[in-house]
Amino acid sequence: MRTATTAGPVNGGVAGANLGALRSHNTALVLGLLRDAGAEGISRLELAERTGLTPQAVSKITARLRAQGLAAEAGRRASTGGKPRTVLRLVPEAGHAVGVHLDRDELRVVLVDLDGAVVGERRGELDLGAGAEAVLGAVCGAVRGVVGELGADADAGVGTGTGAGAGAGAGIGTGGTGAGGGLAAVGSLLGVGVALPGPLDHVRGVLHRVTGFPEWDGFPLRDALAERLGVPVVVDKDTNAAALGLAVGGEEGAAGRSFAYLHLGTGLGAGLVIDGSVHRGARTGAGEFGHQVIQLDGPVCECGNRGCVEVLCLAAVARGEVAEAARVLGVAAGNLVGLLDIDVVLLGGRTVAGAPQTYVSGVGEVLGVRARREGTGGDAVPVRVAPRGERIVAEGAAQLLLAPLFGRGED
Amino acid sequence: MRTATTAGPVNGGVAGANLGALRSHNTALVLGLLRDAGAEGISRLELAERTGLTPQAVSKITARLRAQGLAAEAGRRASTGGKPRTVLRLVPEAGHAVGVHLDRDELRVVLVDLDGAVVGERRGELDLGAGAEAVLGAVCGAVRGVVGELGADADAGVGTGTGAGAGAGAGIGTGGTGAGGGLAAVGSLLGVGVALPGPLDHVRGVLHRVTGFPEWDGFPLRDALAERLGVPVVVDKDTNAAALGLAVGGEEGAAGRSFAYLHLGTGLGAGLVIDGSVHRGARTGAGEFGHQVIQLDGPVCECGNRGCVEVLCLAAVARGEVAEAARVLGVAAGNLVGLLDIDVVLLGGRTVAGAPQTYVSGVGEVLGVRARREGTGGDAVPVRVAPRGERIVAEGAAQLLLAPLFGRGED
DNA sequence: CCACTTTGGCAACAGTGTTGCGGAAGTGCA
DNA sequence: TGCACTTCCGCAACACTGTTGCCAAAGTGG
Repeated sequence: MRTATTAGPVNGGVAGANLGALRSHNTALVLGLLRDAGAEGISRLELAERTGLTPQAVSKITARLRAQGLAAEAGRRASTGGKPRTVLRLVPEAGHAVGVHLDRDELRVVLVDLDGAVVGERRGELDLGAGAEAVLGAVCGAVRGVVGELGADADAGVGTGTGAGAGAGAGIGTGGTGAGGGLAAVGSLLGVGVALPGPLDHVRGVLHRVTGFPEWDGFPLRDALAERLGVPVVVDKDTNAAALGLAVGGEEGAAGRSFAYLHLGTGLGAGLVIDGSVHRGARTGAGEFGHQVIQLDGPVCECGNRGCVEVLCLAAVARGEVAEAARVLGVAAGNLVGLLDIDVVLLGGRTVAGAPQTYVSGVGEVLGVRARREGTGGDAVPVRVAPRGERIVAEGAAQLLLAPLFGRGED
Repeated sequence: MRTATTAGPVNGGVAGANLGALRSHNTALVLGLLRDAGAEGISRLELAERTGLTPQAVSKITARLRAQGLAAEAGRRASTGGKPRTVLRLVPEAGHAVGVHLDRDELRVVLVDLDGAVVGERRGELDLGAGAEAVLGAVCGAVRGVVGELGADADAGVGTGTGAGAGAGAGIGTGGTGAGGGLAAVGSLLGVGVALPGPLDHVRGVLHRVTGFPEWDGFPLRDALAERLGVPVVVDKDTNAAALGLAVGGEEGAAGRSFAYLHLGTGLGAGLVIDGSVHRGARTGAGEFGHQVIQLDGPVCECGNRGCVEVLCLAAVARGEVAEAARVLGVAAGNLVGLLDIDVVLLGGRTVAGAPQTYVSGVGEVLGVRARREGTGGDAVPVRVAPRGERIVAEGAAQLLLAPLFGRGED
């Protein structure tokens, strides 16, 4: 929960909650349920049941949301013997966010609405080693491109007031440098989320290292982009962004409150969602799954250790032994499942995409053996291929801006 | 955050917050800071700074706490040029909880006050295989023993009102069975926490298995004890209880918001504290650290897998190779640290107690190598011996009842 | 057409944290 | 000794939350 009007606590302790925080919390909760309901919509009374709030409180909150243009009435349900329930739904066009997936050799930029639906996209090749100026230029260009598609149509965005407690910081650096000026003029644009590989500081938005590209060490990516674009920017690891995207858009939704997203591509990493929130750790270092040691004194990994999953798994892939790669991945996934008692394992990445069924059944087999030995009550943890394929990272990056509005995915 | 007056949400979703929940939250927060301040105390203004609440709000909250007998004024600070700050402190005698550590061959029962200080203790040998009746009888006898020491002195306990929102459920089954009747008459007794090894359901208080004692499968321990004793009972795994106890009483305190407690005794398990709360997972299965596989196709473990840390580590101990055991433990700890990005690793258990320095340096060495390869900003995760030795599990069990009052350690 | 059920808004209410202000209790200086 | 100043902290009025009691609206079913 966030304090709205008052400054937060000094010492990183748990924050006290005032009335502003209370409203923010409940508003975000309702907004989240509206989003989860999708086009089908949800009635006020159902919102009351789900939140535990009284129907009257929900009425007040939704009235505020309708006045702000974030929600609208959308038909009514069948009657059950009395006045039929009025269905409410989110107004997707009331807000937008940009998601940027910055990969080693590729750039993908998506524009999503409040619903999380992709309404614009740009793709292109990119050389992360071409220098900061070139990369930033390419990113800014692509972002301006997708946002431009919104056009004057977007000015019907979020109405008066300060949105739903997310802090109205859209005016940052309107007089920024670079060609094209700020994007703050587009009222419904909440900001830009950037996802990229390698360790970084999510809170400060500073890169630590990008494996293979030492020139990025310590680069303050968030501030650099925020200044050029004139809108808020959030930076995160690609696996965390993907996990966030899956946590939000999940058909798993209510079922899988805790899951791990395992990404097997040129490397092996994980994004963890625990109790509905992305777990990053104090230094944004969580999810280092690939360098988990599962073979003492095994083959040397580039990280310096021996017997990391990544080196074992990728070596098996290189030898063409996909089933063995899946088994190795399954053992590491089993360790993770046992440690955290998560609900679902989702697999993604280019390598998995090459033989999805093999990986799903291979990992599932290992987890199944694990569950059987636990005995009563221990159904096997399900393994699935992560939906929405390659675009999930960019979509999740956009959710870095949207999630705070809906009260999930972030603390 | 808990809803106080209203019933919670239906579908296990995130709860909406009403004014009662707001008060509960802030009261618990203040109470927690009072406890952390200990005998030294803390002033109202400092409470305001730490919580982010206004001084006036803190005044109101502390006035309520003083009226309830939970807090009291305790001298004043040195002046800094004006009226000196009045120091407040917790009144430890206002509440008590019992912690029970039920081990395979031993029983330990402690009585602690609100401060967490042990004010009474019973120890004795116990055979977990002697049957439910005998074990429950021994536990109830020991609990009545330590609580009896409180005597009539305890009736000065929590004043009027319903405490701090923890739900006044102390009246359960006052007309219970068994000799001695209920303990509900002792006003300041919040309940009994029980910690024991083996998988169990923390929410329902039902045991799954206790390795080596199949007769306990599916036993509803919480309800059985609650009926006999007439006070609320909470059940948890021993490692989780220990972790909770360390999270609460920690000199680490503010520093270590996330840590792992690794327990090496007759088995190997872990308790995880993430962002200040014990992580149990949906099925109370989290922390299965011992059966993490770190050697593919290694020696067979009793769990059915091959190459579990537990079997490797304990085999090394049996061979007398303590340094090797520590290295193996360190590798597994490194996997954990990398996955969760935790702040501290604490070691405990009888085996560790036999050669603490060897384990601390052995595990620390592995983690140090890990940190060095991460490069900039990556100080090694510190490794320490868990303080308070063998009694930490029983103390932590008592904290299962106290923690909800203070707004930490539980969700 | 009427009785009944169900929804959902209006008004009054209880209780939160917040703001404005003033008394209390010290220090520091003339 | 007296006075100005600083700081702490509580009282009273306030703004805002969610809650309760009540009633109009909008359906169904006889």
